[in-house]
Amino acid sequence: MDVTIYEVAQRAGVSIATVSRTLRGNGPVASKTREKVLKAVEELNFTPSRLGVSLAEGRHAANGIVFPSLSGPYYTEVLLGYEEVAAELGRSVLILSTAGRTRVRDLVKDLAGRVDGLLIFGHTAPDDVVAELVQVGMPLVFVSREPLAGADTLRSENTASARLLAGHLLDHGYEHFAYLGAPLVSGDDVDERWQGVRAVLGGAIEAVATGQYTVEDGYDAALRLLRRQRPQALVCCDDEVALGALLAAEELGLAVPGDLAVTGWDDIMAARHARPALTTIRQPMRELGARAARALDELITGARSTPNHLTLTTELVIRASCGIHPQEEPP
Amino acid sequence: MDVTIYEVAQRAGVSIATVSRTLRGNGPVASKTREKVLKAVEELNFTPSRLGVSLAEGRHAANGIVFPSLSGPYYTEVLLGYEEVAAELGRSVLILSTAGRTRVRDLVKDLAGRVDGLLIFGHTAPDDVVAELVQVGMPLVFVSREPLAGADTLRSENTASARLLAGHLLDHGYEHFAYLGAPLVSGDDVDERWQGVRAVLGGAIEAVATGQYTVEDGYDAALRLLRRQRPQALVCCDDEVALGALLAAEELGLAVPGDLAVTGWDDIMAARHARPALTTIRQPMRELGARAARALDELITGARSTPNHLTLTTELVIRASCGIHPQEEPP
DNA sequence: TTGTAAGCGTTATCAA
DNA sequence: TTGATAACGCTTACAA
Repeated sequence: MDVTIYEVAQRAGVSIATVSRTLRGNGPVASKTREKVLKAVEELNFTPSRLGVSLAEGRHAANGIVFPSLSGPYYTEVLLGYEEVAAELGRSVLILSTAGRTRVRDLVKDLAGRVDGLLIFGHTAPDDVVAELVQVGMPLVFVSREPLAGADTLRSENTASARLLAGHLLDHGYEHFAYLGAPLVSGDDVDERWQGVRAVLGGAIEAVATGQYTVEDGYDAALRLLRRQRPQALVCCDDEVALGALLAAEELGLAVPGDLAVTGWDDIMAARHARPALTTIRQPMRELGARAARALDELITGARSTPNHLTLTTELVIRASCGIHPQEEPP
Repeated sequence: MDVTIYEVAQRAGVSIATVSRTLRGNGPVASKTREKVLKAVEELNFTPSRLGVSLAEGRHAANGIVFPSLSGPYYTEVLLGYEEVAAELGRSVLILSTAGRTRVRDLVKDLAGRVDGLLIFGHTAPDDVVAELVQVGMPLVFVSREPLAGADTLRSENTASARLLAGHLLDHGYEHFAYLGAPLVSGDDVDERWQGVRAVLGGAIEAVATGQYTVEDGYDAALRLLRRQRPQALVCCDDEVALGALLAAEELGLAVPGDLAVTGWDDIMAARHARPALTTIRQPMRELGARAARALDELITGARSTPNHLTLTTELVIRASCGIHPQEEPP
C-alpha cells in the first residue's frame, strides 16, 4: 500500500476531495466523475491509509482486550465472541496478555492509545491506570469483576448459582467440603463463587489455594489436599481446576463419584467429556465477549453514555461427578 | 488522551520540535530545557498520540496474526509466544479469526493496513490476497504451510517424525492402521503428517476425515470408524482428535492400549494427563510464535531481506496410548 | 541548542 | 457538483 489519494486524484483528473467523497459515498458526485475516480482507484489499486483515515476521523476503529493469559478455554471463548462482534462492527481487535509480565502499566496505556475502547478482565489492569482511563472517558467494559463507577461491568451470575450448587451437594448428604481455588482478589468471579458456597455451607467448607486456575495447579493442589484430609466434596472454582482434581483423585485411587464428589464451573467443552462428566455451572462465555463488544460500541458511538452493569444468568448442569443420581437416564 | 504536543510546548515555553526531541531522546536538548519540558509533560499528563507518531514514522509498531479459530491449545500457544515477543519488541498484536467468516479477503486486507507485518497460519488467507501482500512487500511469515516465494515460512518437522512414529507402531506389531483427520489442504502440517506415515505404512493405512480437528469431531469420526472396522492403531492428526478418539474407544468398550492404539500430535498439556497418556509428537508451539515475531521484526526493520524457511525439530514422546511397553518405569 | 516548516494521508468545511 | 485548504498530531530535516 503505497499509492495515495493524490495520485488517484491526479489520474482521475479531479481533486482529492472528490476522490474522498466518491469512496465514502457521502457528498455529491456526478456519476461521470464517480466513474473516472473508481477507474483510477481500480487501476492504481488504491486503499486509503488506515492511519490517515483514523487521524482525520479521530477514531481507531479498533478495540482492545486485556487478559491474564489464554490458558484454557474461558478467556479464549470470550475473546472469540468479542472478536467476532467487533469485526461485524468494523473494528479490529488488539490483544494484551498480562500474566507474568512486567510493566503492565505501560502496556495497558500503550494499548489504550491504539483503540477506541477496552475490554478488561477482572483486575488484570492496575487500579491507577484504570482510574486514569475512566477519568479521560475511555470506553471501558470489565468482565468478571465487581461494578465500578464510570465503566460498564459485565459478568455471569455467581452467588445464586453457588448457593444452588451447594444446596445440591447438601442434598447428596455430604457434610465435609473443600473449595479448590481460593480467591486471589476480592470481587472477581472466583471470589463471588466462594462467597456463595460459603454462605450455604458455612464452617463445613474450607478454601484451598491453587497457583493459577489451571489443570496442573488444580491437580497439584488436590493431590496435596487429599493426601492429608478427605472432604466428601470438592467444589472447584472452575472446570480446569476440577479436571485437575479428577486426575488427582484417580491417582489416589479415589472413585468419583463415590469416594469423592467434584464440581467445576463454566461448563467448558471438556467438562462434558471428562470421566466422570463434570457437574458444573454453565456460563455463556462467548456471549460475554459478544455483549462486551456491543456495549463498547454503544459507548464509543455515544449511543449510550451512562454505565451499564449487567449480570448474565447461568445454569446448574448436573452430570455424574457430584454423586450418584438414582433415576438417571432410564434405558 | 486529549492534550497535544502543542500545549506541552506552549506550557514549557519551547517549540514542539524540542518537546519531541526531549521525549524521544534523539536530538540535543539542554538539560534545563529538558526539565522544563518534562515538567510540562508531567503536569499535563501528556502521551503522544499513537496515530500522529505512526503517521510521521511511517510504521504502525504493530503485528497481525491470522488464524482459523482458537479452539484448542495449538493456536493459542503460538499466539501467546507471538504476542509475548512482539510486546518485547514494542509491537502490539492485532488478531483476526477466519473460521466461519465471510469476506475473509476484506478482513485480511484491512488487517494488513493496520500492521507492519503478519503471521498467517497455513492457508487461512486467500491465495490472491497473499499474492498481493507479497507483491507490495508486506513482511509475512507463514506457519504450518509449505514454503512460499517471497515470504518466510516456519514450521515444525513433520514427515521424519511421522516415519519415526509409524516405525514405532510397526515395532508394536500392528498391521492395520487408520489416520484420523484426513488432510484438507495440501502442504500444511496435517498433510505432511499423513504423507509421512503413509510413506512407511503404505496400503496398511487409510485416511479418515473429521470435520474440524477438534475433540468433538475426532470423537464422532472415531466412533463411526470403529463401529464398522477395527484398525489396530489410530494415528491422529493432532492431540485433540486423539483425545476424541480415546473417548470413542471408551464408549465402545475398547481398551487403549490393548484393543486399540491411539497416537496424537503436538503434545498439548492434556496429552500428558489423558487416560491413557497420549503417545504423541512434541512440537514447540510457543517457540513457533516467538520465532515468527522475531522473523517479522527482522523483515520489518530491514535487518534481513531474503526470505527464510525454517523447520523446527520435534520429538517423539512415547507414553501409554500406543501399546504395551514391557520394561517401563521400574519401581 | 533551538525553532521553522515541510511532510505523513486522510476528512470535511467552505467557497466557488 | 467541485476544488482549495485547514485540520488531525506527530517527526525531522534544515536554518538560525
